[in-house]
Amino acid sequence: MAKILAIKFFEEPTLKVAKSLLGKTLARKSGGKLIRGIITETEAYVGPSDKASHASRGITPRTKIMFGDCGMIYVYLIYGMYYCLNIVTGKRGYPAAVLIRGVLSDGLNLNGPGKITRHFNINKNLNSKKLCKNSCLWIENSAEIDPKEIKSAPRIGVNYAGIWAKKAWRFYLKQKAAI
DNA sequence: AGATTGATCCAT
DNA sequence: TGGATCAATCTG
Repeated sequence: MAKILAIKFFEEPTLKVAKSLLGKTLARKSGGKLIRGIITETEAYVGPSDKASHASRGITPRTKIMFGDCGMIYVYLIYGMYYCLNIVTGKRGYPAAVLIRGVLSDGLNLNGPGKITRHFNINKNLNSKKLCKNSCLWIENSAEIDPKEIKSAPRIGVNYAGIWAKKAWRFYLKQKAAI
């Protein structure tokens, strides 16, 4: 029986959470169906001065969720077309989140945030909800990942962020992620 | 390589 | 109130 990750899991430092999430099972109940997938790629957005993070501009109606409690779901629309799924990490008042960027589900390699949210039926209704069964979106513990399987790379699409663009805060599984 | 799309933020 | 910006994806 798979075990649901405790909220405590997301209290850890964001970079650690981003790595730990690899190999875990993302579960979604939607329309009476249960969808599951293995997380293969994540990105970390850490702290108030991370220029690549929405939170670098301070608290706004959109970003305040990142300043809130860990284990919250942060969903936002990007380029007017695609939703991105993030999990808030760290302590209340410290803006940080992990972007879920790659998932293996139903034999599909969902290598992009927009593909994941489409396949999992994730939309803004889930924004600011807690990661748990009640919200119909949660993460289960599954096989431990050998740290040697984890690769890191610069984050995607943040060239504008200066020195922050160079941080290797994207993590993915060597075998499974095929980008 | 280009088009698409709309919420959000900041400067007026 | 308006314009610039954006953590993406698809098509050809």
